[in-house]
Amino acid sequence: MEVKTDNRKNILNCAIHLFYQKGYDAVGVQEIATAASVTKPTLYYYFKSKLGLLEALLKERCEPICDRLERIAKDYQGEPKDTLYALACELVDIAKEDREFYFLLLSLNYSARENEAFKAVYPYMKRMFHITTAFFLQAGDKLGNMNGRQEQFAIAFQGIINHYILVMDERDSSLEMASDPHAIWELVRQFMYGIYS
Amino acid sequence: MEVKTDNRKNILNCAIHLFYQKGYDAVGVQEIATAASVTKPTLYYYFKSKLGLLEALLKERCEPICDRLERIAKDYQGEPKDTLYALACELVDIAKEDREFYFLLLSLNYSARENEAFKAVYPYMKRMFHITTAFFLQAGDKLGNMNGRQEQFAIAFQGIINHYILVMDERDSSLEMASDPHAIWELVRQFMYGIYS
DNA sequence: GGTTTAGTATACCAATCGGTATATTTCTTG
DNA sequence: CAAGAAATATACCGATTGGTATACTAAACC
Repeated sequence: MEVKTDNRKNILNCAIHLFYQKGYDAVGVQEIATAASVTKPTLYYYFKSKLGLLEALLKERCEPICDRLERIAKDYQGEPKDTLYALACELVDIAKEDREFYFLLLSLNYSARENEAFKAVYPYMKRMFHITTAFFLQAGDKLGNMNGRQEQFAIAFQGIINHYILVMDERDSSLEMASDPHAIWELVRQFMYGIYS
Repeated sequence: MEVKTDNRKNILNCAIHLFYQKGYDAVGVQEIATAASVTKPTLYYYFKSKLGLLEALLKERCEPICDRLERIAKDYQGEPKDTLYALACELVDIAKEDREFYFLLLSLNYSARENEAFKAVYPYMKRMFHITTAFFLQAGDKLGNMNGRQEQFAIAFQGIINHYILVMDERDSSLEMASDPHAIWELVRQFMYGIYS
């Protein structure tokens, strides 16, 4: 019943919002603490550093995301295109449900290599990439000889989806438009059958 | 013959390197000045602020890039796939020639919306997007009825290429592998004809 | 009741942040 | 050579940076 109990969670939420809004490096620790109605030492009590805060954030939020994707990719049994479509939908759903965090992820993924923040996300992005690559590998029986193009497919697929989410968000930040099943299906269809399909 | 004469250029180069390496917000003005063997007021003499420095940087480097792409997109007359391939090659070439700047661009494009740095790149990224969209629009005669999917194509195409460059750079930062004509052609082929082609 | 432990706050640290007022040097031009 | 303009440096600004030493409070445990 004590409201104070969820200080930790509160700090994490405020951090996500601010990191999303202004970028990891542009946000001060004091700013996060103030937003969470907490003093700085309290923040440092839960997370031993600013980077530790980011790492905790990523750990708590990325793992469920990876798990969701992994489950879909591994449940694959029917047509590859169905799984691919399911994956695309799930990604858009994730972005929609947890919009600010998803965009934080995207921004960190493309941020400077030597930045500590990048190093913190890297393992998770690698895992997500691996899930997609593994799917293509596994779907080899249905897709025929891919001549080792599994990774190329994974790159293209993720590139399309992420860029799609980024661009759609510019037009409608609720991502309602982005989650239109038909639009997502068009992306998957093009991916699989090209633009003439 | 005075070496000091190109202080301005020197500052710009050092800024690109540092911004690429650590990210715009993570780099201090003093750091840039020191790297360029210059004092801070000198930097502020040429660029009236840190943001002004970034804007000058973008203006000088983005416009030639946009021009190169525009020329290719507008020279289109033969097969759309050839132009698309030429565009993809040009993008990879640009990334290869000016690697650090290109990655800076990518990172800024995906960075937080409310960050001043993002607002500075946005017009240029928009222009690049427009070039691609315009090409698909123009190629309508050869590609048939695209049902207003021009923008979807532009999104997918840019997403694929950018993600491709990002991932390939992880394996070989000279981008030698990335600029392999066959690999690029595979991307374009998949884009146009799907994965079964 | 007394003691520990988790959680929170006050007050502080040196270092750096972006930015500038002002003086000085260097170059160009009349 | 003198004068003005362009370029660079010294020295400083208040504010904020990430981080901490220390003390306090509240609840839990023996």
